[in-house]
Amino acid sequence: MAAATIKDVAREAKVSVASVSRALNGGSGVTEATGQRIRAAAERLHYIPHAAARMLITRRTHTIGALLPDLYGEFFSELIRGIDLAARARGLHLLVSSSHDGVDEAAAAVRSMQGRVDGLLILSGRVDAAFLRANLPKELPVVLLNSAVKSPAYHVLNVNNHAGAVAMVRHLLQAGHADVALIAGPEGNFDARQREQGYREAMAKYAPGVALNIVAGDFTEESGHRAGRELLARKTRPQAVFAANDMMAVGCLGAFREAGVRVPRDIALAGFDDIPITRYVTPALSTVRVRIADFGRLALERLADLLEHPEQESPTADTLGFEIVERESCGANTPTGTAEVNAKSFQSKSSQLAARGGER
Amino acid sequence: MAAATIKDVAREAKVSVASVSRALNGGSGVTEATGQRIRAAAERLHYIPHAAARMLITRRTHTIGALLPDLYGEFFSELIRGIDLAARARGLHLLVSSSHDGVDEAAAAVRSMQGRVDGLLILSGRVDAAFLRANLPKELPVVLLNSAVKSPAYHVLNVNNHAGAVAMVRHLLQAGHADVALIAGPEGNFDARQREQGYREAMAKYAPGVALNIVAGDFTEESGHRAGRELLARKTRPQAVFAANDMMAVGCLGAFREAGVRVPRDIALAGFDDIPITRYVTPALSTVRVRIADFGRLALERLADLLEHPEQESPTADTLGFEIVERESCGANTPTGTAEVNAKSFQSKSSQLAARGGER
DNA sequence: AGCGCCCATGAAAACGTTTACGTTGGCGCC
DNA sequence: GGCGCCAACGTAAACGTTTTCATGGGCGCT
Repeated sequence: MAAATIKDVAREAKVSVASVSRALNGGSGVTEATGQRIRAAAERLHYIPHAAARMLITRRTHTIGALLPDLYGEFFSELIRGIDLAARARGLHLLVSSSHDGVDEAAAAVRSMQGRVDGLLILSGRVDAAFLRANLPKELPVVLLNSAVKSPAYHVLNVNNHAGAVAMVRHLLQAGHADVALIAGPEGNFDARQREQGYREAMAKYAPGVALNIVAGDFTEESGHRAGRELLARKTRPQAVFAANDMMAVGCLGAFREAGVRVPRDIALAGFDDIPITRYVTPALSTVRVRIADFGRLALERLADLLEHPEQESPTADTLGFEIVERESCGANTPTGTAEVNAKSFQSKSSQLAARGGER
Repeated sequence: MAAATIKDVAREAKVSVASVSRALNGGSGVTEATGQRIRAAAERLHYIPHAAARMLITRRTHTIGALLPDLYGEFFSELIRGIDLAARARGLHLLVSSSHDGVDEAAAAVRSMQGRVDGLLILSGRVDAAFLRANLPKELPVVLLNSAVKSPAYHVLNVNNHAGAVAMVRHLLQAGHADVALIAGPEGNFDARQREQGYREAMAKYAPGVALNIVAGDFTEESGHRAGRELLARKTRPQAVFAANDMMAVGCLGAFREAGVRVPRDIALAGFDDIPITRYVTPALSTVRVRIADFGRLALERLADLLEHPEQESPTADTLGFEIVERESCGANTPTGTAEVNAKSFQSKSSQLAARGGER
């Protein structure tokens, strides 16, 4: 028994296929009586419209594609979760394609999604404006996530790396740690660069006299470990260390422990991202929290808006809010009794939107 | 400029659409010369075949759907990663739909995927054989992940919960902990039930005289914490605790620490899953490792095989191998100097297959 | 040299929808 | 009572492919 088609329903309900289509979609143009007869027939035959046929004529797939780098861990899953939730809410399907680091891989992925999606969500440190122009039909709505692309032709949604870094560095300084060192992220990485920039500016502004102290890292735990040892080996040991992401902070923490350096008593430490592990290491890690699921949700919602109002809105570059999460490692004010966390929230315009949207 | 169609290419190359189709797909039935001319024309026009039209006539979408529960964290992302990697290798697209706990939600998701996918990967504690029969056309290839469904009509791929639990309990017993308590998982959960069963059998077999000691949990950290306190309150304190998953073990560890009970000196502790956090808590947690990405990859590969050889293979129920990961918390043989981990590997048939497949 | 066969190619049908356009019939209005 | 209009419904075209079938021509074989 092959799947029932619209013709079968039409025959069953003794009407034409056109009426079936009308009854099942718009609802207008058919009598209430025949409408019911048609719906009943469709139900009886377990009729499900053939998606491909509909796509072909409609030119809409009701699917959005998510193009992601080869991403591990919590960030990835939270992002997808946010996107998926929002997509479901809007009746959109989600076609994912992760696991590609290279530009050519990404290009192949983009091309193979051509025609299967109504719009694209792209998160990739590698793609730039030229890549997009070369590989995307310009009618295809696109939202770039955490992208360095500044072109007014594309919509961009970023984590507020810069402000987060500034806030954390300021927080460390205000907690009484006179000089703050940075464990930087990988060379070409967009997030890493912005966070470093934030560090530099915060130091310049809030600790004008103090020399910068930057050691290289690449966002891996191991590089954080190396960086920690390197910092201890320097002639003047910093009073606080700001790692450009949590995994490096964790690695650094390990190096400190091995060296017998106590955190936060001897040296303060903070990270960025608020991955779950930060809560479980000892001491618990202070960090900059980004609500990743909201990030995904917002991105999808912007894209969905684009689909509905094709060229109405002009491209926007928006950033997501963040919170400073104070745990033990930064040695600011460890609330002795409570295990509860202090979180200072920095809302940007879009994250207020996030909060509103999150109520449902 | 609308996207180029096969007709445009035909005109450009001065051949019929049929020849274009042949040249671009099979390659046979067309002269080398005309083939080149056609490919050149296609290149020039940036021709990309319209996916929907092709689906319509071919009845193949080259897409597989992944139906997942509302899943957080590492497990989810690793699973998707494995699936996605394997899908890319096979030239398949991946349509994901997570975030549904309820049966009706799942039913809606299944129905809306109808016709958009060639096959389905389903991971859900909730769906049973009846659900599948009711909501799936029986021609649609399906692979069930971690499912209790025993029906010979469906292919099933499971984590080896039972053997993993048996091995860990035996390991704890052999390490000299005479009685092992279990922190069980949620009531209806399939994995939880199998792990508990493994605990029971291992105790019966390797510690025949010892009374069982089971305390309830629900896979959350908080429930593990409660369970830990409950265990300490009992008249006879067990020598080792096996938590049915890592998050509960982490919670339990917290409870022990708060009570001043030292792990592993006063009491040994082990979990299940090998989530990343296990490495970062102190003491590091011994656990049962499951290679989740492999799990996803295997599932997809089985499904892909099903697509290619529709009814050739009869439904199989297979299980994935696991490893006992010995860290500090189980107090077996903490290798003093090395931070390296001892891992005993238990390969099942399918995970050997995994190893082979992983070489590429 | 003639016959037949095979291979390259083209014409057209088919896939299952949506939708523009015709065709009815009923009803109000003059 | 006839005319026109509108709502309900049907017919058919269109979407962009793949694939079957027909047609032609070139070439090998006797």
